[in-house]
Amino acid sequence: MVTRVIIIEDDQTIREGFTYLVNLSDGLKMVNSYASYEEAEPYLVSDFPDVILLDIELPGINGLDAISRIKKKYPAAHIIILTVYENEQNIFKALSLGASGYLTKNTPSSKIIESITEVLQGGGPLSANVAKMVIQSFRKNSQSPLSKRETQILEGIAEGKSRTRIASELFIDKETVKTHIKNIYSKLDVNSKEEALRIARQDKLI
Amino acid sequence: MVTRVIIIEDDQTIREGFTYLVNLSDGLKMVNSYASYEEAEPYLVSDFPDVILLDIELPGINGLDAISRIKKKYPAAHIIILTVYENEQNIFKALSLGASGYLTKNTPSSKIIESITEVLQGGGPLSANVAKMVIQSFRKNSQSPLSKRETQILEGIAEGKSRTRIASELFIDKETVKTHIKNIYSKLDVNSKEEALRIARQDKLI
DNA sequence: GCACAAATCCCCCTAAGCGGGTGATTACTC
DNA sequence: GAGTAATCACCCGCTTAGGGGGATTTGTGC
Repeated sequence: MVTRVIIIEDDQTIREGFTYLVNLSDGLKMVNSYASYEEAEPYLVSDFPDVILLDIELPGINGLDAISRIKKKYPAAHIIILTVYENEQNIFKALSLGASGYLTKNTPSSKIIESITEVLQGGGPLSANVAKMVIQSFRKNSQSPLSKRETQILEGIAEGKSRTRIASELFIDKETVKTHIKNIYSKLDVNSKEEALRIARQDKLI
Repeated sequence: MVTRVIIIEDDQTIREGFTYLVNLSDGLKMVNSYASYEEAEPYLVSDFPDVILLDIELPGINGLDAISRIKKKYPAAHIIILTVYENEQNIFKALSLGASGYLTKNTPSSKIIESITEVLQGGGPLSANVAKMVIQSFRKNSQSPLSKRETQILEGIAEGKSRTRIASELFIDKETVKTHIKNIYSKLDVNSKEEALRIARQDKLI
């Protein structure tokens, strides 16, 4: 039996990337891909998908609304949310609307396939397990000693960006970035990028 | 049918890494692992391997000698060479002795599994195909405008090492490294690490 | 209102890394 | 003897990363 997957995602590169990945896996087949929910809706039934990869930030009908509509029109499909922003509200909403899981768009490829097969086997819609995992994975934001801005900057550092680059991407001055970094180092009691990243990863701050 | 794999490799980390990888794949099973050929020899027949992953730089009996012995004692096995140094002589010798393929130890994991299954299906010992691929992949060293030392240093840069680190690893002065880099840039007609790496990869110089 | 945290920015400094330039010596090959 | 490879020594400017010292604005809570 082949697991039929479709993707609804406006970014062509991400769409193609996921298609490539899914088709690489034995037992998984990307039967179709769409840039919007409107485009996908007429084919939902004929595509006969087991799993739908659904972008939350969609043009037109957004991902959250799309979940409700899919659940109504084609309740058999497991929905996995794709998102760039790890926004708690949206992900919890999505899960409560019937999504089975979520993936960040930069999730390592191995995890992506793993998640698809996991969703198929175990969890029905909004399994307690998934909800728990989500809470777990968001533990970081809750009890972190770092402020939002500081976390954001530390994530930039984790991606190997320079202070200058982080500054321009956040539309703030280099000096501000520097101050934040100094504060981060002070809070984590370290004095280098490497140590800060080590502690942050260990304590799941990022 | 399960493909039986064994590995002969003195580095424990690499051994465990490959074992993990191989066992992850459906249809592949790592039946045993050994730190030297001497250790492996008594079990060659009982292990009944389809594929042997063999380190070239082995303590005691080295990989090249091991190939001959394996071919004599247990000719059915396909031998895949593991090596850190992409040394033409050794790899050609290995292939002429009856190895079916080779892998660099930092080959991406997807390629490793791919190579094992490829070797099983297609090429007998020293297939013309493999030889051609090897020659292809070594095209770099032959018609490269860069000297050996320059290539070596460029590879260091490709691994993200600083000039100082490259210098200490090659037991030469930082200034020497700098001069080499300047010469590399001049030969490749570029003015930065990034450009140099781009050109070098494009022209398969590294 | 006052304290505090968060976020923004401004200086000072040192050290290291990178790139460009201009030399040099040794040694080996054609 | 010309050329190349490999080694090293200075000059310069620029960027990045830290450490240190300030400052302001905005909001939230007591």
